[in-house]
Amino acid sequence: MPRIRIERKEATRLSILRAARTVFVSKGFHEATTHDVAREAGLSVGSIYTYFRSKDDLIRESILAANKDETDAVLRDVRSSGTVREKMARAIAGWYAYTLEEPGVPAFLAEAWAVASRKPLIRDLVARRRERIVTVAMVILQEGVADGELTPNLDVDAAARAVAALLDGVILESIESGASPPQMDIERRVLLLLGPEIAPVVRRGNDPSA
Amino acid sequence: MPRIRIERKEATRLSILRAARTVFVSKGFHEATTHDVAREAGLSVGSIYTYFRSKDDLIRESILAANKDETDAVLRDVRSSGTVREKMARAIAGWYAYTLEEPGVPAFLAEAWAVASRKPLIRDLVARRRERIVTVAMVILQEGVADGELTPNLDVDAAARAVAALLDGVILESIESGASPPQMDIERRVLLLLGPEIAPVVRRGNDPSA
DNA sequence: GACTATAATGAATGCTCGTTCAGTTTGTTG
DNA sequence: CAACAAACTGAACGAGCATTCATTATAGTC
Repeated sequence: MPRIRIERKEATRLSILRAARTVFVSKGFHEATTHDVAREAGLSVGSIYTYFRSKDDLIRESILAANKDETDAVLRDVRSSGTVREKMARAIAGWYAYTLEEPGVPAFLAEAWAVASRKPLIRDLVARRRERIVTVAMVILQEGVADGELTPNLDVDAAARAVAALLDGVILESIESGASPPQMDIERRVLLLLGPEIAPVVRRGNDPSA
Repeated sequence: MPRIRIERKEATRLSILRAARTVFVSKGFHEATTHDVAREAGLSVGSIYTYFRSKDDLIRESILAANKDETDAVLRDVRSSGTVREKMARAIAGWYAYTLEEPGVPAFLAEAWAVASRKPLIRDLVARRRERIVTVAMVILQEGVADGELTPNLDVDAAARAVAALLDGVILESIESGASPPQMDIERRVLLLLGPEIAPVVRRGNDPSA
């Protein structure tokens, strides 16, 4: 049981995963071939099957790895003090750095969502990803309520889910525009949810039929 | 130039598009075969090619048709009076009925987004879809500002894009959870953007390092 | 009721791709 | 260094697929 062997094996496995991600991003899961992945990794096709049971397995593991990277990025700087806005801005900064500045991540996520709608196994993976993001948002908002910064009757769950949905929507927007919106814009939009950028609705004279 | 021929041809074309949508939803663009579409439409494979140049062409046309359906649904009840909240609620109702109550629409959109990240032609289609939704939101918000219902220094563009992103995020959420969130929940979240559900941030004693 | 343009057919074609496995190379150990 | 196992190789296989096209069926016209 040589230790070096094990480390080597793990390294090769990671290099295949890295290669897979590159190829999946540029071609999509389906048009990317196992031969493509092997070439990108500097290996032969056969080797892939030493490390992964099948192409589907490779796809699943590659999504799993991406989720881990994103979660790490989001959580990096959250546990710290400050106002709700400051904490939220920091969380968004970490998320932004991984998701929108790292090239190819939006395309990769879009692929994952497409597959998720048909394959329960993949669906579970991306659902867990969302839950993690929602949890981060909930913690921040909950603290805001506890500190009296936010109104006590805030529906924390709804607000946290709104933040997560908004962020995912921004990912789609970046795909469509071909470029990431500036980080500031995203912060501003999320903060719309948290503050009086939009004034309270004031009923005026017009209360018509409907 | 027999008139009947033309009508018949159009009808067949539409039935192929309908069949394509059904198959694309259940299998995804790639795993769906032209034979599948033909069988679903009650035709032979060859016939598909009387109406569409290629499978890619069929995919493109099918996305185009779906976009039209969605836009029609969103615009149906918007042009009417009431408060900003009422108008927004009506627009969301139309959007919800088409997007989340119609089975398969989220899956179809997810497929489109995945392809959009790699194919400029498809990207243009889905980008136009977003622009239409943003425009509807902007019109509603703009009217709110003009009526004095919303604060004059509201960044209408940012807010409208936030609404659109939020809605798209909800589509992804519905894919992941395997069920649509209730329409009320979505309204509540969008309205978070429009009102004081969350109280203004109040600076309290703690103003630390940062 | 024949005639003709149009539409529909589906077997055949050529290609791509996931997966396998018999054989080769590489690295470790005694 | 010899012996062995782990890791790697890539040609070959077989299944599946988009697309074509020679042929057949059909609907509209005179």
